[in-house]
Amino acid sequence: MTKAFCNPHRLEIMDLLAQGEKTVEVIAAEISASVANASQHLQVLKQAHLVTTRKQAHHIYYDLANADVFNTWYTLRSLSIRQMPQVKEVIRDFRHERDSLEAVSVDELYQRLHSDEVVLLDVRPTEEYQRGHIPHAISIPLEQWDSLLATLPRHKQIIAYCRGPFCVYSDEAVVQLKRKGYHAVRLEEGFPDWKKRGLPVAR
Amino acid sequence: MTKAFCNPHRLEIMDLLAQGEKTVEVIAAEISASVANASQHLQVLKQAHLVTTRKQAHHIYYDLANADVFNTWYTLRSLSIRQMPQVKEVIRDFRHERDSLEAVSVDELYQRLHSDEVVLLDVRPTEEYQRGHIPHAISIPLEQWDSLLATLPRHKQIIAYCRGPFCVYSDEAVVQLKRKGYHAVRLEEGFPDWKKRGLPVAR
DNA sequence: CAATTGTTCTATGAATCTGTTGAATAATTG
DNA sequence: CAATTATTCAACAGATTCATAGAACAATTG
Repeated sequence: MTKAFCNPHRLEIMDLLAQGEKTVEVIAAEISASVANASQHLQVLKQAHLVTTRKQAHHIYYDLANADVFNTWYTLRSLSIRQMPQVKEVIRDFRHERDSLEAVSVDELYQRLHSDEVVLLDVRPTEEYQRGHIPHAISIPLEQWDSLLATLPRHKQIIAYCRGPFCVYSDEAVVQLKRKGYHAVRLEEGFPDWKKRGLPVAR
Repeated sequence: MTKAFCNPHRLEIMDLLAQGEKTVEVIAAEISASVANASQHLQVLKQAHLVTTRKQAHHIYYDLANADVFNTWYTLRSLSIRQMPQVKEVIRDFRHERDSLEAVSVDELYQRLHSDEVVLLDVRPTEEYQRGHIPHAISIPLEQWDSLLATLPRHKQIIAYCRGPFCVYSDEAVVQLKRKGYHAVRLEEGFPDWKKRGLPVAR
């Protein structure tokens, strides 16, 4: 079973499926691999009982098998962040390069969630937002940034979140917002982390 | 980091180190590998920051890096037992083959620990017993079975425990005890599992 | 029922991982 | 300071894993 966890693409797939079920085609596109290749990796995960499939019309939806699998993957990811200096460095260097060093933790966000001084942005694809999001978050998917970013209130702090610590959507959002003069920061973790803590989820 | 978890020998090493630090030589013997081979695997684990080393006189002691690593390894092992039908089957078949189907859980043991009707045996090597054991347990290491098993009270139930669900020491103890007419069962899990639950540990 | 679409399979060569062997390296002990 | 001991290194061959390309398959839709 550990062998199934042993490949970068497969880890990326699990990270992705933590947002909800997806088809082979979508997964392949997200991890920048061919459909055949993505399919092969999914077969490995399936044989390790880490993912399940659901057929609907023309598509096969893959999803994490259950909450146990999610928690194990999460534990593994947390350990790598805490234990491996390299991982921390990569994240830090990437952020630094983009002038978006500041990051708010889930705890901080939870405290400020009901404050009127904060606007919370969900910058994941619409579909993932609809499947569940942090309460009061506004959905601003990638494709609509240009039109929607301008509509945000100037005087409030903006917090952007996305899939998790390894996802760059919110980093990119923060960079763009800062360029336009907003006071923006990213949420250090992502939606799955929020959900895992048992914090309220809106739909 | 997940690659370090990816090899049967290395998993066995982590299972072993969960009992406490050990030298390369001892580890090699326990996993039935050459010293050079064991050393190589330990290097992999070390580079993944999963184990640490301590030098003392002629020996180098390897140990799990910290409680986080232990917990992650434990989570991974638990998932495999719950998720993979093969793992459960192997355990069940092995026990069945040896007429030692019965097994007591940590919870059951905890409740019965103070009862006068139960004798608790730690069948791990003496050294591991000394490093920490379940309260009231008697140390009966492999080498001393022949002489010590006969000294046990006939009318009490005997519970044997060892390193964990994949360790066969307690299975063998149960078989031998049953042969001699005792009412013996094994603890389903092992000492690390007991410790992880935060239950009291004696020294 | 034929066409289309989405997914899986098969074969291939390149890359990586493993265990073995024997030598090299430390560091302690006599 | 030489001998011994414990551990690591280096080089090799065999096994496994990987991505690619193209064919095969299954199931829905027109």
